[in-house]
Parts: sequence; structure tokens; C-alpha cells
Amino acid sequence: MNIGEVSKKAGLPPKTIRYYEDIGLITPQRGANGYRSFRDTDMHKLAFLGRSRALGFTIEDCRNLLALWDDKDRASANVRAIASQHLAQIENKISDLEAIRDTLSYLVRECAGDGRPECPILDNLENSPIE
Amino acid sequence: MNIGEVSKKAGLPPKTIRYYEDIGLITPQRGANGYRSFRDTDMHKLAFLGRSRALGFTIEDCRNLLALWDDKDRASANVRAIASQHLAQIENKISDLEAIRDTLSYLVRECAGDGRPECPILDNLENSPIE
DNA sequence: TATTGACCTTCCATCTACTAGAACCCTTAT
DNA sequence: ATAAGGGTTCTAGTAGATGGAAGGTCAATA
Repeated sequence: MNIGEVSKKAGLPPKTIRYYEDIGLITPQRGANGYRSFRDTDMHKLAFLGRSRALGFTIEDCRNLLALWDDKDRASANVRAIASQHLAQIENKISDLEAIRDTLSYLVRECAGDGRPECPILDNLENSPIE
Repeated sequence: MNIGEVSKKAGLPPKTIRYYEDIGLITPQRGANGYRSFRDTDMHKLAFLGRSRALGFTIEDCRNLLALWDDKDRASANVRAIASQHLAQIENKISDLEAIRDTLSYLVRECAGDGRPECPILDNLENSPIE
């Protein structure tokens, strides 16, 4: 399989696939013409990577998850540790964003948004936080 | 005021302040010794930038907000447009993260997390999404 | 056979918003 | 004189790709 076909099947752009090879996540073989030649295992890895990245795992997490996936003697505890650490970070990020959202939506509500210069949003950014 | 003092007052690292000068957000004067010499307006701008960034506005948004702040003939509609666009992005990001959080927390709950190799997390990453 | 067009290759640059570090200058106190 | 603690510039690196240029390959057609 050439990169274009793999790209369609895995749902990843060719550039991304080449990048993943660059950083050692996959190691496709090469044909006589120099083209990358992907086997099924490469495809599966790419699909795995696509889903891991879609869940927000970092590349390094993906690398570790991929290694655990390959290791049939793994302990699921190791997988779970990575996932729950990531989950905790997601939850923190959600809280942060919710706080920002609350402030922003309050300010947007307060702002007349017309032709006049008075603006609670700028007032807030100029002075200390609301509360 | 030298950069160290401004750094403490504005709550921004000196490196960041120099970077903000580099990209043209502030233009402090220089003393005879080559040191940056910050005036009150620079301080206010930096504080403004600190709060804008804390609300997640991009540097380009900050640049525009700063220009509107300076413009006493501004229309608050322009400020509100920037803020509500940003708010919409925040809300989208929150939704995305919540979906990820739900998937992850389900998978983490399902995984035994012991010494055995069986792992619903890896199973999910290997195959299609849960649902 | 020549050529077109769709593929593939590598390499370098760019993006965001800083941050780390090296090498060096200035000021003040001892 | 020298040492500490400022300040300066410069380059390079971070994460995770993405864009574009310059060129090689392949299958089909005129």
C-alpha cells in the first residue's frame, strides 16, 4: 500500500504519516522505487495513533501506549495509569476553560456592543478581575 | 522602571516582556545604559496583556484589543465581536474536551488496572469508537 | 514515443507563545 | 578589586504538525 491509500484508510494526512515515521512511531518498508510500502501492521498502528491523538494523548503517550499494545505480557495497570493521568489533565483543563467561559460570557452580556466606546470588557481587562 | 520591577508588578516574566516588545506589543524607551525604561503606560499595557492572555485571547486578539483600548473613539461592538468569537471557541473546546473526558472516564472505569494484559482501553484504541 | 497528470520523494520553513541558555555589560556594595 | 545581582543580545528549542518547493515515478493517452 502506498501512502495515499493508507492516508485515506487511516484518516490521517500523508504529511502526518511521514511525520510519524520521522519520529519513529512507525517504520514502513520501502519499495524499489523508494516509495513507502505499508503493511497491515503499519495501517493498524496508524489507526491506533489516530484514535489516541483524537483522545488528546500526547505523542509520547501514544508511543508508550503503542509499546504496551505490542507487549502481550503488559499489565493493564500501566495502560490505565497513562489514561487516568491524561483524564486528570483533561478535567483540569475543562475547569480552567469553564472559569474563563464564565468570565467571558458575563462580560459579553454586560457589553452593549454598539457604536459607543464604553466597554465593560476593556474595563475588566484594564483593571483587576471582576468579582 | 527596569524590567525586573515591571516583571513583579505585572506578574509577567522578563523573558515574556522582552518577547512582547519583540513582537511590537509594547515599545518601552531606553536609558543611557541601554536598559529598557518602562513608563506607567507600558505597565498598564503589560497588565492588560497579562489579563487578556489569562482569559485565553491569542496574541493577535490582544493586539487588537490593545488598539481598541487605546482608541477612545472605538465602538464597543468591535470589542464585543472579538470577545464573543473567542467565547464561542472556548465553548467548542469545552464540548470537545467533555466528549473526550466521557470516553476516557468510561474506559478507565472499565479497565481492571491490574497485572493482567487484558485492557479495554487498548481494545478501544485498536478498534473503532465505543458507542 | 512523448507527454500529461497524479502520485511519490526529500528538505526547509512556518505556526503559537514563549522559554532556556550562553556570553557579555552595568551598577552597587564591600 | 571584585562579587552579586541586575541588565543586554543572540540562538535554539518546545509540540505537532503543515505548507511549499524541487524533483523522481508511474499509468494512460495522443
